[in-house]
Amino acid sequence: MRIIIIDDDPLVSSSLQIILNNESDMEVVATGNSGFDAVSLVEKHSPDVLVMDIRMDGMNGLEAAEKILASNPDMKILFLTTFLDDEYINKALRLGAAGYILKQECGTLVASVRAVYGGQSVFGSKIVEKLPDMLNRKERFNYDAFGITEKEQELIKYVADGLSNKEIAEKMFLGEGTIRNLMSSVLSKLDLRDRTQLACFYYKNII
Amino acid sequence: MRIIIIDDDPLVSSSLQIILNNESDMEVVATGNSGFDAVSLVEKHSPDVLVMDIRMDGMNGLEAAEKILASNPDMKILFLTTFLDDEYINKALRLGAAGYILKQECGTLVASVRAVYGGQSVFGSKIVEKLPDMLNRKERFNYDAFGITEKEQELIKYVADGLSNKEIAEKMFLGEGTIRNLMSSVLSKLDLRDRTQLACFYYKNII
DNA sequence: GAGTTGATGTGACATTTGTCATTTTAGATT
DNA sequence: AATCTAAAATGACAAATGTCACATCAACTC
Repeated sequence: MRIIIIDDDPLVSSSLQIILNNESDMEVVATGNSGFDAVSLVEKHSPDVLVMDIRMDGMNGLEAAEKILASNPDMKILFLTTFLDDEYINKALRLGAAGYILKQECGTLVASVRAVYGGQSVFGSKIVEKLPDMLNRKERFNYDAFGITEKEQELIKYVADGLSNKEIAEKMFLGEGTIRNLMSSVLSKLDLRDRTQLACFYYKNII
Repeated sequence: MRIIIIDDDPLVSSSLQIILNNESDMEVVATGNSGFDAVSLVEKHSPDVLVMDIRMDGMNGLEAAEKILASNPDMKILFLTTFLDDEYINKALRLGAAGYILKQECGTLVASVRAVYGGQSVFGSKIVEKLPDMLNRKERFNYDAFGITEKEQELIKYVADGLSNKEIAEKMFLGEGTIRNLMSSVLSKLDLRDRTQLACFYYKNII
């Protein structure tokens, strides 16, 4: 697999080069130290994977990635960065980056490059931890606070799947009447009126 | 590195076992075929990485993961799934899964497991493509593709707010019977059975 | 004007739904 | 064994729901 490395610190790029060249199936075909380098070197070499720093003078990694992906939408770009920055992460995701890992935890660089080459996307765990916050963040719903039993939780999930009482009864190995009673109990605990409101509640507050 | 594999299809779990055991630094210490297995086997073996299917009868992968992470928050769990489902991805991210990759593109399983073991998170590229949409929450549902009229859109929204037909009728200045007919029309266009399924559909596919 | 169309409404109907009082069942406790 | 208790089930009931055939009406076309 043919790789290009871009980092404005020559020390970093040469270290990475050594690490990756040490793998029998990897070959670093070029290194550069700016976004401009990235664009031209990719055009020249058509590598399989581009490992690139984000913060660089002149054209930064994200800008370079945008240019490269415009003409080469399948390029695998693995960002290697020192910083955890929501905006960068968000932008990188939007661009279609293949990965975003922190230099501090790049012990798995080789495995990451290989996974990226295979079409997966790799993100540092610290980065992934931020994703839920960036998505619609909801506290884990506290069933106990409402006195909702386990069976009732199960029922709620089935309702939110659109099942009828009869179907739920089959799934839970209970009588249909029992399900009705359970439903009644859940609705009154959550102060809702009917199953549709329960489904809405589920999507708004639980998932 | 010690690995446990959970998949309800024995064929899959044994294939994966062979693939991973073939690596000198990996050892599959156990396999199972349910969420229950996952919980007990993890407790018994304390593996480094848990590779697990999501959809399983009884306790599914996400439920099992929740249980496992509760007592073992640093466990690396790599979900291997056949499906792309926003709800699953969202939940998996929130749980703190180490990865979520599609079975179809598991050629990089070995590299992925290794990256996960090293603390990175791995996601199938298809999955990552969905993230920006999930971040933006901007994904506009194409009502026209289903021939849904404006009035019907309005109705859908009210249903997803948990309103009854009578209430919707008042809001829309129409008769209750008309609302019923509208509802009937919407349901058949979307191939759904009742208002609760419509509400679920709304939260899954529209918002 | 006659006819067509689409939105709106009505009435009848079978089902499903949620509530409630009551009973049955199964498991523990004594 | 007798008792207690929570879970599960039953039966009756009113209300809401979804389907369907059909009626009304306004707007537009010919």
